[in-house]
Amino acid sequence: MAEKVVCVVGPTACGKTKLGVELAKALNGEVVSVDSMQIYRGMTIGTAAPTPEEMDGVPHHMVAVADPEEQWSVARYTRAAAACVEDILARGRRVVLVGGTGLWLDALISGRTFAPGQSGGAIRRELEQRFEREGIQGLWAELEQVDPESAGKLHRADTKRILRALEVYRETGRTISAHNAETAALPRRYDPVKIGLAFQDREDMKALIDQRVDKMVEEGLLEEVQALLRRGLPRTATALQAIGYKEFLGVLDGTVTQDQAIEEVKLRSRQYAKRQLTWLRRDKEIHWIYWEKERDFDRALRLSTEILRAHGLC
RNA sequence: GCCUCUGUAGCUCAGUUGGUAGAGCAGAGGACUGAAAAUCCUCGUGUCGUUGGUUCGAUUCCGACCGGAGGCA
Repeated sequence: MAEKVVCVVGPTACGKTKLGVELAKALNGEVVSVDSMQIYRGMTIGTAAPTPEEMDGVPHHMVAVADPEEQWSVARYTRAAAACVEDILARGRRVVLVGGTGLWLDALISGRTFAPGQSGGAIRRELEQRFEREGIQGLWAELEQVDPESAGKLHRADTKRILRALEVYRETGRTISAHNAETAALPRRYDPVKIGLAFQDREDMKALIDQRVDKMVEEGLLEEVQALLRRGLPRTATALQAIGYKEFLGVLDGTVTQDQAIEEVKLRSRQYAKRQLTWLRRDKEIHWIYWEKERDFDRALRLSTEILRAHGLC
């Protein structure tokens, strides 16, 4: 029987961190972060990673556990995070999964495996080089030959996934679609109770995102980016794909003004939140709590407690 | 005051040799299985500034008026 875990999901700036901490306290649990950028050290401000005050005594895992030079992926995260979850459960405490990276959360809960290969790997690099030389035509044709199922699902412009599908075939001799079908059929690793936070009105979410970006700048986002570069972090690092960081690189280069960068960060954050919502909306297991205008955490905690009680927790 | 340019989608602009219009960005929706804060797909009716005139028909031509920019006094 899979163990129950609590999940707090939602788009950026919707209060996941705070509700997560409160639920962990109520359940005598610990938080495991599910965030693809908060795993890197030295990126607290721009990723809005929980501060010690925000953690409020609740142990947090998978936050600031990697050097920004490292390149993490779902597979790597899942392995490390599952170990944390197992450890917490073994100690008889509850697990609260908190975060906005949908794929990572799903992978962790389901326990699915990933076919070998990775970005930056030899085969992938070779495929990338071929793509740059010849374009997608030949690669697409090859995929259609080798894995018609994947080819049928992918759009020709989605080069990233086309290359990955080919990579898996070369690496393993099996198709990625076969691998995925197989791993998707596996029983789930955990039994999740999912709570989603979102704003009733998109405009309110936008306002809060804007406000939060301004606050990040006040708290020293620019200095944080500067510090990452000073330690010699290459600009191609995965960590620098984070919203806020990649835009502020331009400020340091002098190609954009700080005000322009700030507007860009707000825009990208909004678009990111929208993508998160798209991912989450198809998940019918989520119990949504909608903010009316302000974020009323007392009410959210009350509603969450009811949900957890209905599922036999607390 | 006079002259020139300009006023088209939320924004920046194309365009129609007269038959009521289209791109980029924004926005909305969707996908997503080892870069996921990434990557990719789909969606464009708007008094064509206002008002007269010419015309079968005007956003397109002509006039006036109202905004905006520049020039001359």
